[in-house]
This record gives sequence, structure tokens and C-alpha cells, in this order.
Amino acid sequence: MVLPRAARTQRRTRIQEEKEELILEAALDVFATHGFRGSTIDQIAEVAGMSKPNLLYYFRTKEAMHRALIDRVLDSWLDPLREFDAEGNPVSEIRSYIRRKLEMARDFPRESRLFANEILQGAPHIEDELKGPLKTLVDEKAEVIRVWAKAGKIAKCDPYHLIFAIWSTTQHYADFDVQVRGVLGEERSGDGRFEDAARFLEQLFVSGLEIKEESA
Amino acid sequence: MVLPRAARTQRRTRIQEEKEELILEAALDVFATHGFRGSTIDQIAEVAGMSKPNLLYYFRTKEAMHRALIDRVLDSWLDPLREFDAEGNPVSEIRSYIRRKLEMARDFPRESRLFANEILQGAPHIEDELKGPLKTLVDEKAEVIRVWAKAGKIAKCDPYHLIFAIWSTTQHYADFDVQVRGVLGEERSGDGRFEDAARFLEQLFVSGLEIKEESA
DNA sequence: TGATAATTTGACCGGTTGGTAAAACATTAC
DNA sequence: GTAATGTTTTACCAACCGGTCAAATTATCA
Repeated sequence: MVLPRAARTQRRTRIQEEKEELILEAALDVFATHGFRGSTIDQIAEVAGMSKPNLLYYFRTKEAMHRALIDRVLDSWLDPLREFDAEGNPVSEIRSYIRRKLEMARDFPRESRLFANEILQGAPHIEDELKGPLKTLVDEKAEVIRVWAKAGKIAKCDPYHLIFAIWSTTQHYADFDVQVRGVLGEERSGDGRFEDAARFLEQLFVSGLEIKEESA
Repeated sequence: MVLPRAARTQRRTRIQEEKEELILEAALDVFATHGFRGSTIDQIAEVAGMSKPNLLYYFRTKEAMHRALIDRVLDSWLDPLREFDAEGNPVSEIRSYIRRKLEMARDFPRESRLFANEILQGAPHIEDELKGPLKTLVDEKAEVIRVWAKAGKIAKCDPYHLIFAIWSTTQHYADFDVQVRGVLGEERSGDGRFEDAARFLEQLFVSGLEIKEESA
């Protein structure tokens, strides 16, 4: 008997495990480059190498696929920010946060674009996550930064906008990759651009947040 | 007699002028929030308040509409960078470039999202512009920055990545607006966030590019 | 005013879209 | 091995998509 996916309560088959993995991998490809509305189930099915109805056997709707993908990716996407350590040295914490975010942009550009597409289009599917878990996490880390600034360990600045700046500058290399490579030209479009970016951004943020001795 | 749009060689009617304006306005709305593939002609027609065939009387295809929009917007989008003055004071040039870009993010978020969508999805319609006029302009301004750095007027840095950083941090407030407002919360989602952002970014880039006296 | 050209509309078309039904096929448990 | 369950496919549907057509309507101007 064929049970609708949602009704299957527990115990997933080996095949289920494998195929769902395969599908989400394909879905990431497609959603990341075309956004939700611009993607078609047929397209995902083709990338996954299976028929559309077969795909719909594992995820009953396009929405369900997208949901599953977001859920899986969002968590790991926030890991670098979670690792941000209140006890650590402020400058090196910020420096390594930048580096980690840049590594993610380099190694997981599709994940970055998945969110970028989603947020650009008004975040219709992840509004709750934005205002919930994400906001909570950012609030927490912003407080850490605020305390650092107050204690005179880094320059006074708005911690939220600092976080936004780190997000935008690093994710830029994933989301706007075509533009970056287009502008840099063929010669500079190798992986070296990430090292150059890391060097520049670390310099920018580290000197940019240094304490200015106004009254010593 | 009804002439196909492309065959009309010159002399546009008042109505043509008005309607084309109306359509491009509506198209900007729709393309900016859904991307090219995610947008439908019906949708644009509805926003423009006219029937689909009527809309197609002015622009014969969806592509033509998108093309016209890109052409109209791209030029003005690059104005702030063009104003970047080699003769001016480096710090104040950079500062006012940031401010102008931030003003555009505030006043023309749809235009920003139109490009963001396009580039995010691989820039299928503007690849030539990226590698042509845009690259040329950036090359030119990057050279200006390089000379400034060489002359010791600002810190040594990769000018291309500096430009990318300014683009990404400022456009972030247009492209990722939902996220920014979600994270800042209701209280801080007023227009004040742009002033806060301006203050932070000017501080970041100005101190970040200050000369460090290593050997005086 | 009337002729002429410009604009607008409703009906329509072939292809694509998200999704379904049912039967064929494969796998597993006993 | 066989029965039960899990998986895949073929055929299909209604809604939507980009776009066409011809007729109806409106604006322009001699």
C-alpha cells in the first residue's frame, strides 16, 4: 500500500534517505539560481535524475521541498555567528568570523544564494525565522559587541550595523559572484579572489574598529 | 492601421509616452520582487491597470519589457560611481560615495533589487554590460583609488575589493531590507536606520582606510 | 464631420506548470 | 517463495503561461 508521505510516521527506508538527499541536492541547485517562483518541479526532477511524479512521492509539493531545504540549511548557515565567543579576544573573534563567513561564501555559494533569493523576494517563506530565531541570535551577539565597545576593547559602533556589514561584504562573493568575476576579469577570477577579499576585509574591519585615542 | 511596435520608427504619441512609463513602473515593481522568470505578464498588466494584450501592444515580449527597464535603470544606477572624482579629497570622496549609494538604497530600493535579482540568477540578461561598460568604469575608478593609496593618501588596499565592499554594504539595505527590518525589530525599522547605517559605514570605511604609521 | 490612424479588448492557442490516479515494478519480511 | 509493503512510471488534468488575432473603441486632424 502506498502511504502519503506525510502519513508515514517513523522508520525511513534506506531508499527514502538516499532519494530525499538526492532531491534536496538538486533542489538546492535549482532554487538557488532561480528563486522559488522561477523554479519548476520538472527542472529539479531532471537535475535529480528522476521523474516528476517520483519526486513528488518524496515531497508532496514544491513548497514542501523548499521548506525542507530551508530548514536543513538555515541552521548550519548560522553556525559561524553562534561560534562568536563573548569570552574571546574581540579583534580575533571578529577576524575569524569574517574568515568563516568568507569560507562559507566560497564553499557553499548555493546556500547563500538560496537565502539571498528568498530575502530579496520578501522572505515569504522564512519571515518567522527572521523575526524569531535569527533575531534572537543577532540580539545576543550584538549585546556582546556592545559590551566590548563599552569596555573600550573596540571602537564604539552600532553592533547591528557591524553585523550587517560583515554579512553583506562576505556574502557578496557568493551572491554576486557573476558580477565580481565580470568586473575582476578572467585573470583575477580564480580562487585567489577569496584570499584577496579576506585580506582586504580583515584590514577594513580591524582598522575600522580600532580605538581612536581622542583623549588620552 | 495597426503597426507592430518595432516598426514604428519615430515620433511617439503622448499616449505612448505615458503608457510606456506606466508599464515600466509596474514592471519595475514586479521584476524587482520576483525576478524575471518569477514574474508574469498578467501580473505586470494588473499592476499597470491594463489588459495583457494592451501591455503587449507597447512591449512585444516580456523580454523587451525587461530589456527596456534594465537599459533605463542601469545608467542612472552607476551615476554615483561616475561622480567619484580623482581630483577630490580621497576621504571625502569615499565618504560621499557611500552616502550617495546609501541614499539610492533608501530612495530606489526596487532598482537595486532589480539588479540584485538579475545578478543573483546569473545575470543572463546583463552579462555584456557587466563585462563591458561596468567593468570599464570600475577599472577606471579602481585606478584612481590605487593612485591615492600609492601616494599615501589612504591606506594600501585592493581597490576592487574596496568598491565591492561599498557596494555590498550599502545595497544590503535595499536588497535585504526585510531581513534588516526583521532583525532590528519594529522599533528600529523607521527611516532612522539609514542614518545609523550611514554613521556606521562612514566610520568603518574612513578609519578602516586611514594610514597606519608603521615607519615614520 | 468624417476619415484615418492609434489604442484597447475579449476570445483564443499551444505549451508549460503543479499535481493526481492507478497500475507496474522492486524490495523486504516472513 | 510469496505476501505485504515501498517505489517508480505512464497517462492524465486543470490552471496558468507568453503571446496572437480580429474586432471594437477612441483619439487625431484635415
